[in-house]
This record gives sequence, C-alpha cells and structure tokens, in this order.
Amino acid sequence: MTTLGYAILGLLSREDLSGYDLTQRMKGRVGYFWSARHSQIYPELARLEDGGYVTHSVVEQTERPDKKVYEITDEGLGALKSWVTRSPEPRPIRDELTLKTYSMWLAEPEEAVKLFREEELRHEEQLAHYEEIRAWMESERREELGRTDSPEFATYATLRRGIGYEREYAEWCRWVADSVDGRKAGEKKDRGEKRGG
Amino acid sequence: MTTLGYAILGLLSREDLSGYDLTQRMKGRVGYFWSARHSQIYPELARLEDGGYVTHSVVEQTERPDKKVYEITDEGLGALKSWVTRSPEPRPIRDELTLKTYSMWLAEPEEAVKLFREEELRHEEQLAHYEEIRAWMESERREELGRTDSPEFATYATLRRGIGYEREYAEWCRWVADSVDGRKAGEKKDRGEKRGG
DNA sequence: ATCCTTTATGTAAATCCTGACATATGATAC
DNA sequence: GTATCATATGTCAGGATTTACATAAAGGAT
Repeated sequence: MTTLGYAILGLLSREDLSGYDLTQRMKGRVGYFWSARHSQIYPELARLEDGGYVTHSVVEQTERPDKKVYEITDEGLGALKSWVTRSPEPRPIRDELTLKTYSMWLAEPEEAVKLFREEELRHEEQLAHYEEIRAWMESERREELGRTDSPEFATYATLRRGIGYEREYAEWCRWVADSVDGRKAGEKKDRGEKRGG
Repeated sequence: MTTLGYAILGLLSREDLSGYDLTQRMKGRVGYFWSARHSQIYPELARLEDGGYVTHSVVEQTERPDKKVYEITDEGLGALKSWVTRSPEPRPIRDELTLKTYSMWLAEPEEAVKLFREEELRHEEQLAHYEEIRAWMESERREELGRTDSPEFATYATLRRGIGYEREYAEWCRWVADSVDGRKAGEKKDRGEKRGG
C-alpha cells in the first residue's frame, strides 16, 4: 500500500467520496500536508478496490455526469488503523528555497532580499489563511475539539502543524532578508546604488 | 536543468569534488535541505558535463582507487547565479506524520501518544545536533558570518532554517502528545486500563 | 448554433527518486 | 590466504509524481 492509498483511505474513513471529490480535497492538501492530482487518484482508487480496501457504487445524476462514489471497507479501515500509529521511516526533506539559500552568496544582495521578502509574504498569506480556519474551528467546533479522538481534533492538529510551519518559515525568510538588508544582523546598511536621483 | 543539478553546482561552486565526495555531502543534506544517492549523482554529473556546466579531471591515487574530480565552469557558475534568485514555483509539502495525524482519531490514544513522543525525540535530537553546529559556527566563524555574501553565512542561514524547522516540529509533536495524554488541552486524564495489578 | 466552464473519469509519456545490482582498488583484520 | 571495509564509479528496474492528452455530459453565455 502506498502513502497516497492511505491518504485516500483517510478521507474515505470520514465520508464517502467520488474520485472527483477526492481530487478537490487533495488540491487543498489533505490534513494540510498531502496532495495529489486526479491522474494519480483514479488509478490508485482502482488499486484500492482491487485490494478490497474500498468499493464503489455508481450514482446517477441528472444535472451533471454520473459518478462513482467510493466507500471504505472494513478491511480498508483496519489497514488504515494499523498504519496510523506505525512510525514513518524518515524521508528526506527537499526544499528548493533553502537550497537556493545555500548559494545566495553568489547573488546580488538586492535580488536576494527581494526573493526572501516575496517568500515571506507567501508564507504569511498562507499563515493568515490557516489562522482564519483556526479561528472558525475554535469557535464553531469547540465541543468536538475537546475530544482528541474526534476527526475534528485530528484536522485541527494538522492545521496547527500548518500554522507552526508557515509561521516559522515566514520568520526565517524575514530574518534572512533583514540580515542581508542590514537591518538586524547585517553589516552594509547603505550600498548607495541608485540613490538621490 | 534539474534542481539536483543546481544542488551539485552549489557544492562545486565552493570546492572541487568527486562524485563520491558529492555523495557524502548529499547524505548529510546539502544546506540541510536537499539530499541524493550516488545512483542519481553520477548520471547527473554526466549530464552537467554534457551541458558544459562542469568539467572533470582524473586524479590518480596510490592508496585508494583513482577518482574524477569535478570543477564548475563559468557557464555553470552563471547558470547557478541566475537560478539562485529566481522564485521557486511552490511545490506541495508531503509529510507522512501529519497525514497520519489526520487519521489519528481512529487509533488507540496510548499508541498515538507513543508515536508523537518518539517523533518529538527524533526532532529534538536533530535539533540538538544542529545547535551544536550552530554554536561551533558562531564561535569559530564569527568574522565570516558578519558578511552576508560569504558562503559561511549562506550555510549558516540554511542551518537556521533547519533549527527553526526541527524546533517547531518537536514542539508540535509535544503539543499533540500532551493533548492526547491529557496534560494540557486534553480531557480524559485516566482511561484506567491495565492499572493497579 | 457555438463556446466556455464545471463536473466527471480516465490514459500515456516523461521525470524524479529509491533500492538493488555490479565492479574494482587498496587497507586492515583474522 | 581471505574476508571485510572504505573508497570509487557506474547501471537498471521499479515506484511515485507531474504534465499532457483524451473524452463526455450538462449548464450558461454570446
């Protein structure tokens, strides 16, 4: 079973979904930390059904094309349960911006600052989006969040991971930009280029 | 040009290295956020040489097998420089533990706590390792770190990213474990299983 | 009528990456 | 002697993922 398979089972354990529905969920990152395209999802669903982890039924629709709605089986739920608490074998983190950072000494400082300010913004926007969802959950799903064995708490926990990740990333980008820009730890405050028309 | 190609150029821009040397560097994560196996590195070196980004010379050794030492070309350095400040197109983050978290409501709380405590420890150990390097750099490379256009600062910046990442991850793991365990935000403090002989 | 969009489901080619297979030199240990 | 380890360089099969190709039904706009 692939990790994508478990991602799909994780969604199907909460509600029955079509391949198209799954694709929509996967775009917005399942639990905020997994994603896949439909070209990967449809074949995976076929494999899952082949393995007995899911079944499907065709739902006829009048106002749109018919669809296949998938349901998790007992076998699928069992597989998912036993996977959940198994230690994931650590896989390497690959982050292109950090890799670029390793060679940023070759770049023009102005361009480097621009890059990190842009990235800081990207992560702050993502953070703001997550914080909105968090505020909504904390007010509208208070009771469910009190029980750590609820799907809502599980979703909330992944959201907290997303928040921490984005906040840390944004802060780091700001620290790099400020350092190169000479505001905090940097040295050259005034390179004097293109100044005073 | 692939991202791996730029990772290799990033290393070769600092020093001439053999494929074997590169493999060693890549194991420990270039800039703490990229990695590759030798089976990927050797073909990539051939492609880089084919594209004129690197050249190699055979260095004969007496106490060990001969080796090919690679050197970056002006063209390679130019390609690397122009890549460094280009905005990376955002690629999806995939994290298996967070994906598992999304389905943790299906698991036994005890097993979930165990998982997150283990992961917390893993990230704290990695953090401690990074902090050691940081302390060494801050005391032994003080001058170079004052210039943000030095390779040392670039390395240091990626190290700071690693530190922030691991710290945040460990904290999150602790928060999840504590929540499920009932220490901070959790509810059920005593499930009473296997208690008192 | 025709075009575009959304819903809906698939396949195929190419790329990236891992794990296994393969070979050779020289040092050290037994 | 030979087994093993570190150095050193490669190839190959397969899995995971992306991008592009492909089709179709139904709705709304022009």
